[in-house]
This record gives sequence, C-alpha cells and structure tokens, in this order.
Amino acid sequence: MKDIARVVGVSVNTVSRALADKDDISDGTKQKILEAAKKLKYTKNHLAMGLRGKHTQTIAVIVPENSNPFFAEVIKGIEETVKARGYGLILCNTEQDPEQEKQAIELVLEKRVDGVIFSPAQGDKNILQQLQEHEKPFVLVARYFKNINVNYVVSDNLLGAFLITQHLIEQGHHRILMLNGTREPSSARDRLEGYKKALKANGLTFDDSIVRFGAMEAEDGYRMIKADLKKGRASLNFSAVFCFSDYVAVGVMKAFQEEGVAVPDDIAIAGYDDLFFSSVLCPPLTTMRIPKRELGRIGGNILLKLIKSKKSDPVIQRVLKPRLIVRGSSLKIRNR
Amino acid sequence: MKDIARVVGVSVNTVSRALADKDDISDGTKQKILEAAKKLKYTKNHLAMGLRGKHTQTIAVIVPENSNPFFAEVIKGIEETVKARGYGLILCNTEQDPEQEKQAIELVLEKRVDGVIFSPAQGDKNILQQLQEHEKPFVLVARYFKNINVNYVVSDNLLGAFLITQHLIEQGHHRILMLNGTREPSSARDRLEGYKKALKANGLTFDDSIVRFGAMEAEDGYRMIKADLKKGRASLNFSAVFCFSDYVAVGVMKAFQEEGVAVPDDIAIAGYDDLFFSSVLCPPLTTMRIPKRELGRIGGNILLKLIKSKKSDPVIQRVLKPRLIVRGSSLKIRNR
DNA sequence: ATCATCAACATTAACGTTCATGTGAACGAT
DNA sequence: ATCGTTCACATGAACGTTAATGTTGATGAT
Repeated sequence: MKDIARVVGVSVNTVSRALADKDDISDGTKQKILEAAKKLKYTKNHLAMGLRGKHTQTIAVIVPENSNPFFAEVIKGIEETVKARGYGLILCNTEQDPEQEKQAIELVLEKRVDGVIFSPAQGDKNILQQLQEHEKPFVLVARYFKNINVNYVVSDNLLGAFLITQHLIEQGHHRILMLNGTREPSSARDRLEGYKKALKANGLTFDDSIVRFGAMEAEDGYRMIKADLKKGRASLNFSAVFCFSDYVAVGVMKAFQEEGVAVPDDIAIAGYDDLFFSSVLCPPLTTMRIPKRELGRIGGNILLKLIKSKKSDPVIQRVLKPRLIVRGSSLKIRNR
Repeated sequence: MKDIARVVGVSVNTVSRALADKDDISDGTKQKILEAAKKLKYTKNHLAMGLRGKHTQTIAVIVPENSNPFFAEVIKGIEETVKARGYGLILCNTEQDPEQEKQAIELVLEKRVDGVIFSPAQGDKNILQQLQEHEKPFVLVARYFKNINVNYVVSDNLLGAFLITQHLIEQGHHRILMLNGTREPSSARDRLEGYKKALKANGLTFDDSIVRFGAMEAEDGYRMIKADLKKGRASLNFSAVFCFSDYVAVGVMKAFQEEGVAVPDDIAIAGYDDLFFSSVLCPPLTTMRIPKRELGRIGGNILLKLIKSKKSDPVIQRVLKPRLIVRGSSLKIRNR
C-alpha cells in the first residue's frame, strides 16, 4: 500500500479505502490506485488485517483423523460451507489424543481463528475450557458432552445402535460382539447404551466380555478379529459383530476372509456410517446411514451464525436421525 | 504483553524476551513474567508474530477434494509431517475447477502461508505463476507439469497404467474401457500414455471411443456405466474396465451389480490407488498400489526444506514406483 | 462577503510483536 | 580514579492495515 500510495501520489489511507471500495473517493484516483495495485502485484495481507480488525476470516476444524472417511466427509461439508462465505480453514488431526487436542486448541487460539469446529475424542469436558475462557465461538460436531450447554450437531447414536442391534437380534443373533470406538467420546458411549437397550428389550443379558473399545480404523478391526481367531474358530463366542464404523468393518471382513470365516453364514457383520463403498463390499454391508456431509454443513452454518452474532444466542443443539440400511452381511441365508 | 509488563513492572520488550526464553534476562524477572502470563491467560498472537517476523508457521494444502480417499491419505501424510515441526495447515478444495484453484492460491498468498503443497487439476502451468512471482515455496504432489523445473513428488502413472493394462491384456482382454480422470492433469495424461503403450506392445489398436474422461469419484463411475448399460448389455463393446481410482471402481461395480453384470466373469475391472477397502470388495479389486501417505510425507518434507533454505536449491523431483496388486476382479475364472 | 456544508483527501494512532539500538549500574582491571 | 565490559533492562521503530479524526478547497446559500 505504501508503494501504491507513493506511485499514485496519495496517502496510504486513501489506498486502503480505494481497495476496500469505500465511497468518498473520486473515481479518478480510485481507478489509478487499482491500476497501480495490479501493476505492483499488491496482495492483501490477512495478517495485518486480522491484527488491525478483529477477525481473521479463518475457522479451525479439529477432528480425530481427516483420513477416516467419516470425518473426511464432515470436513468436506464444513469446507464447502465456510468457503462460500470467504472463510479459510485450518485443519488439525488429534488422533484421539487428549494431548494433541489441547495442542490443537492452543494452536488455533494463537492463530486467532474466528471460530472452531471440534470433534472431541475424550470424555473430559474441561477440554472446552480454553475455548470458553477466550470466548471463542465453537461448535461440537459428531460428538458432544452430556449436560453441557454448548452448540453441537450430532447424529442419534443411541438410536442407531439400538436399531442395528435390534436388527441383528431379529436375525437370530443372541451374542453380538461390539467393536466400539474409543471409550470416551459420546459416540461410543451412546452406542453402548443403544446396544444395551436393545438387548434388554429382547430379554438378553449384557455380557461385557464381548464389548471391545478402541476400534476406529480398518486396522483396528483387523487386529482385534485376528487376535480372536488366533485362539481358534471354535473359541468364538459370538455369532455377529457390530462395528463402530464401516471403516472398521472393512478390517473385520478382511480378517474373517483370511481365516476362512464366511460372512454372513458363519458370522454376521454390521457396520455404521454407510460409507460410499459399503454397498459393494463382499458381502454388501448392513450399516447405519448418517448424513455425514450434512453434519459438516450444519456445523459450519451454526458456527458462522455464532461468529456473526457474537452475542450468546440461545444454544443450538441438533440431533440428526440415522437410518438403518440392511444388506447381505447381516442376513441369514434363509432371509436372502 | 502490555498487561504483563504493567503487572510485573518491566517493559514490553522484556516480556517478549522472557516468553521467547532468550538469555540476558534475570531468572527472577523471567519467573515473574511467566507467572503473570499464566495468570493473565496470555496467548501468543500469531498474527502479530507473522506480521513482524517473516513467517507464519503455516502451510497450505490445495487439493481437488479432501474427501477423496486418495487425497485424504495424502493430506494426512502432509499434516503429520508439518505438525511435527510446529506448522499449521490450511486446507483448500478446488473441485478440479481452475477458477477455484486460482482463488485458493490467492487466498493462501493473502494469508501469508510459508509454503504451499499443490495438486493441480488442470493442464495450464500458468497457474503456478502467482506462486512464483511471490517467490512462495511450493511443491506439487500427485500431479506435475511436463518440462517445468519445479519441485514435485508423484507416482509413476505411465508405468502404473502400463502394468495394469498389460495385466488385463494378459487376461485375454482386447477391448478395455478406460475411465480416466479429468483430462488435464498429468495423472490422467500419463495413464493414457501407459494404456496406449501397453496396447501397442501387444499389437492392439487404440480406440478412443472407449476412453472416457472425468471419472474422479464413485458417482462418476456409476453414472458412466449406467449410461452405457442403458443401451443394453449387448451394446457393451469392451470386456474390461480400467478405472482411474478404486474410488471410481466402487461406483462401476455398483452399476454392474445393479444391472446383473457379473464381475469378472462378464466384465473385468481394475482400479488404481489400492484404497483400504479394495481387498474386501466384491470381488476383491485388482489395483495399483501407490504410497499415498508417503507422497504427502515426502511433499511435506520437501516443502519444509525449501522453507528453511529459502535459497533456490536444486529442484527436487521424486517419482515413486507403484506396484500391481492382482485380485479377483480381473481374473478369468480359469485363472482363479 | 461570510459562513456552513461537503467532497476528497491526509494524519495519527493502534492492533501485538520483535529487532536494533540505547542506557545505567555494577564490576573488574589497570 | 578511570575506563572498558557486561548484565539486565528500556526505548523506538517497524511489520501492513484501518478507524477516528483532521484538513483543505470548492460550492452554495444568504
């Protein structure tokens, strides 16, 4: 700007106002300034603008893992939403690690993002304290905390798990291995509730020896099933597996395949999320359809609204309904 | 800092130096300053630091689509690499749109990122001009431009396509439908070359009526095959499909499945990228294994090196070798 | 002729840092 | 006693913007 001002022969302020397209500037000088800007390859400095003004036109997305197809879709929904309104996006993976979550929040606060979309991977709601102390607008997405008055958008995990479990029970399965996600987040907690609820509704007893935690990726599913199968097929004390995600189910299916366990004839499988490949897996995967990208879009929109209004509007909490998708992986032969 | 300085009774500069852990500060004052910083919830301002210093500790990643599992892996590789060195990451999706590419580059220049990792989706190398004019360090990843002296890390698409096509030919296929990616990027161009080369090596003639462009996602593959099948199964004038990505292959398989076309017995399919789910598709997918995350890691490391040195070091251009993974989707029954 | 009004600019300060430079006191050496 | 050093800090300027306020000359009204 200084250079432009010198070239055109005006003050820096005039340049600023010309570039911002304010009024009270003569068309002549404005034109000259714009030309000079082009000639000098002027590029706005968002750092200076952010420092001077009070917003950076940047938001942060803090998720466990961008390569997990579920979060990839959520991120995409956020990105397209905020980009349309001129916001940039800072991405942080936490790898379900509380320490990394803390670091990510600290980082984005230091970067003075205008708001944060966060998918927490732990149970301790104190992780939100920093955001709150700094009065940074934020929205939880896909995971939330119980009894806390913050904005979030999630899907109904309790219902989803209930429906899936109910379906497996209807298929004649009484012992259903639950490969749940990491123990702390609401997603895993709520699904455990749904699973228990379905068992109870059907008069089945809950056995926590066939509930495992920590299955987030395909490798996890693969590893867990492989470990089970090491003790021999006869030792399997379940007839169905309810996976935390289709992503996990992929690993589970791979493990069964390698060990010659037939799905669904020997063991039934259900996933979660309805990822794009699930209908062409071998066999096609029964799953729960979640509006993944929509989660991101809604989260983005809530955040943008928060940033705009700045006031503490009434808290927005949205719970989207999932939908059971029954496919071959859970169907007894006689039902196919 | 001003507040801390007032509380402790020192100058702002002293505060700055204490927080930066410089020497020539007495332990006493340093301690007092750190305490006051904590008490006042001081948070570094990266905007101011970036404005004053000459780096922002932020890099940009500009890719076609973060939700595409291939790029999701690349992004992950980049993220983990740069995070380890204290860099933040700005993510931009371009959706293969030259206009969005231009906007993304402009945006990240305005944000004064220290460097850019870019996966261009068009053939016009002028898109790099802005980056070069601003002397912004950048690395191309997964796609490059011919005859241009810039840093990149890619996989050998010509070789990959050659090997896949060769394999399909060996399986007895003479007419292989190529569902290529968008026409412009090097990935699609090189694979077309590899495809042609394999045909020629086997004395087959190239027929551009069975080469399609624009297949990037599952939906694209689905749509294209569905359109073909609308004219009736008898009209199919190919016996194998070589998809731009396993992602595309998922859609292709879904379309065939819906229309009762058996894979591989009626039509063989090969994908590309070896995505995590490909081995448990129905049937398991023949594909080309690409070190996706490694592409990101290497790209990130090159960029960081560039940022450090700042000098125009010798250009780094890495071409990673792919590996053919043969699975059921391409095997004639008698070969299984 | 006088004065308010207004258009079109300029000046100043501030956003939060850090670098370059300045300063004063204490200290040791001669 | 004098001088150079060193330590531990302070001062000022600058990074690139923009909001608040100031200035000037022209215009029009009376």
